[in-house]
Amino acid sequence: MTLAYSPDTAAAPAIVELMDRVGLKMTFAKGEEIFGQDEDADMIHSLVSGVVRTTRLLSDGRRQVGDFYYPGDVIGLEIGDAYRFSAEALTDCVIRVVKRSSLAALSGKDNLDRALWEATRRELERTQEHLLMLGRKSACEKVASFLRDVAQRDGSDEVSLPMGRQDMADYLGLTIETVSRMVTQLQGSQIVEFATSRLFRVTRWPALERLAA
Amino acid sequence: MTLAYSPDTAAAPAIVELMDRVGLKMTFAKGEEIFGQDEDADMIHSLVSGVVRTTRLLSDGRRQVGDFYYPGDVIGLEIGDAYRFSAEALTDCVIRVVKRSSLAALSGKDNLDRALWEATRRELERTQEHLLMLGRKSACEKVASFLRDVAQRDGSDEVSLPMGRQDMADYLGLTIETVSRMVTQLQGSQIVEFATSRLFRVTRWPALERLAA
DNA sequence: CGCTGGATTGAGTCCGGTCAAGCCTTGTGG
DNA sequence: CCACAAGGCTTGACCGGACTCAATCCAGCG
Repeated sequence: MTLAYSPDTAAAPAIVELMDRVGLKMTFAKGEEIFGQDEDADMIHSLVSGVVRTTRLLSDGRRQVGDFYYPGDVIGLEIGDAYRFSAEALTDCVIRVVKRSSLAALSGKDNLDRALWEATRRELERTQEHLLMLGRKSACEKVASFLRDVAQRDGSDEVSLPMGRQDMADYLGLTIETVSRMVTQLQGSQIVEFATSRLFRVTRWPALERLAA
Repeated sequence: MTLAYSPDTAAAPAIVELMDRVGLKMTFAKGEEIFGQDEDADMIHSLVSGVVRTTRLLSDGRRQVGDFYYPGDVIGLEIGDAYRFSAEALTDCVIRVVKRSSLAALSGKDNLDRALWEATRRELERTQEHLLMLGRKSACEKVASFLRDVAQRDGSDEVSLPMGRQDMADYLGLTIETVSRMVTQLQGSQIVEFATSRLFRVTRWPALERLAA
């Protein structure tokens, strides 16, 4: 899969650049775990290619998807001593990894500290947007916003959904059945058109924007 | 109102200390707006005393409360060019304020950059916790978690709720009526006991913890 | 081909929202 | 000190949107 570089969601270039230079290159196969919830958090990851999902589990099995990450995004900023989410590769991925301690050693250079702050701030903004959606939007609005966001990130005309319905549901705080029904409904209203369950195009942008509220 | 200092939620001391030194001291009366949504964001605020609420409005009037801030917390870190939330004083407040540009001038000194990063990271963690709750918890679990969190922050035996039911509802993604019903229900189960609608004590901590999940 | 796992669809239920009274606290003015 | 008004909170009856459970469909793949 080839994705457009998305400047408004990507982390500050300084970090990505640095990690390209000093980071260890790693690859993960589709479905593989990149790090696990509650593991010691000593790495920061920069996504070169592929799509990654972060998830958090409650004790009784309920699951919340934190976010989906695309090439250019930095993963692992939100972390204290232990990872609070686990991260899995939704597709085959290439990732640059550096130790936190190595970053600390570079502190002060290249405005790195400021860049890390900026990137974390942006992550925070994304999370706040997510929060607003979970708290105050209807099922239909949630699915509409989601499809809009994915379509915007993808950039291409034929938008591919790297995640399944269960992942969408756990991201939106819905069940898989409700997501499916809303998708069907949006298709019925001629707003989107699904070629397969993982591939669609937006047929009426203004209507989609309006529904996303 | 006197509140215990809460070290696990307070921002890195370095910032608070700095702001005590160079920040302009301001006071706000109960109900006053500290800054407004979409205003230019050029200030960072450190809360000395009182309680502050941040809110975000959707176009159709739906409201989401971002968070409640207590003494020792730093407000305004999440911000890009414009404030994405508005902040209001829930009680009379004393706040230290510094310009972002002044902070920038001090960049590099006192590990300030690192401290700002740390504080933002902590804010992100709080937001992620909030997210998990909105997405995957039932009304009863939401109210239970909320009362637990407030009680923990307050520290005292007689816990005071500086916010009204509407604020709780908008924080939890519920209606005022549902919040009220859940409170009544928790009281009926002998888990909490309300002296007035704004003052309660926890009678059975383990049960409250269990419900908060 | 048939198997397998994800996605869709349908029927029925329930949790939380809506609408509408009523209650209690607080504050104000006679 | 009481009467009254006003706003916030609670309670009740009802409704509807999202969940649950279950059947079916469909695409990918051996």
